[in-house]
Amino acid sequence: MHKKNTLLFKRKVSPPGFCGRIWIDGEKGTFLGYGRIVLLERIREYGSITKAAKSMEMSYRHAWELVDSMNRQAQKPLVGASTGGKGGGGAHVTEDGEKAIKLFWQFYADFQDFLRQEKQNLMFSNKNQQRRRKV
Amino acid sequence: MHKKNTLLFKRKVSPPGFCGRIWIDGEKGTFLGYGRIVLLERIREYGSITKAAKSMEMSYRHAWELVDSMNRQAQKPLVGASTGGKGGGGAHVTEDGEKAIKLFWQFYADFQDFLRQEKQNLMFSNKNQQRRRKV
DNA sequence: TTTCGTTATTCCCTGTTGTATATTACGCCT
DNA sequence: AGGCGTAATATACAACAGGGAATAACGAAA
Repeated sequence: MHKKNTLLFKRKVSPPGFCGRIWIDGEKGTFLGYGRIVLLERIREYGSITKAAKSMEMSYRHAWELVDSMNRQAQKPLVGASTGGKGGGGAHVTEDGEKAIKLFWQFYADFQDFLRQEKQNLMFSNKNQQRRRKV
Repeated sequence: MHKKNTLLFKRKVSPPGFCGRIWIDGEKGTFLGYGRIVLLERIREYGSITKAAKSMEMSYRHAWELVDSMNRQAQKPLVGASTGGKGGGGAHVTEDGEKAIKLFWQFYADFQDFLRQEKQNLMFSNKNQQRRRKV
């Protein structure tokens, strides 16, 4: 990676500890991830891929590739876009896009809970017997 | 990354689905991760960083850097090494190294369980109401 | 018709990461 | 003393992901 100052990495700030990343795979690699979901939310907010990308300090090229990747892997596009017209065009998040956002944030919240639990269970129990977490 | 055919990536083979990576951070970035732990186990198996690296199709340089990173971030080294002598030298996993291996695999197993649960709970529930997982 | 801002697409360049290679230090062994 | 296989270290090289800039297409509005 070239630039570590991207939004995706700014939130990992309190080592040491139990860390992780989650995503949802599609047929061709990553389908939904943290950055992609934030991008969807910014597109919803600004109605424009260009503005969404700028707000995340992300190149338009990269943002467009992410949107394209999501749209190609989803059954129905998560982002609709049009060129020309009033304001030059724009983009919006479809209903399926909104579902994707909800789904991922649920996954994400569950994962944060999981990390908290692991910290509780494992951080000070690496003596000899490791208490098994009840699942 | 240059070569995706490394051990670290060969295991992600069944999209689509809920995926993730976990690791344990230290003061200077990653402290324990999947590849590092497998490397520790290979060092224990072969008694040599060189042979361990070869067995993972990893360059010695990279393997050594991982070992160095772990040793510098741990309170006591996870790997002991010596040059010269019978067989030219060698490396071994210390007691703290063994603890690290156990700790990470526990974390890893818990994470696999978590992913299975999420798949159960979220994969077919993205209609409108998302059932909250009991934590 | 011209203007405008966006989507969509292409090309070049750079920083990063890891490989490959070479070299030195080391200490037990024959 | 010399050989051996390893750790440790430095240098050069290759691949690649992503940034930046440039360009064309587009369609409503002035």
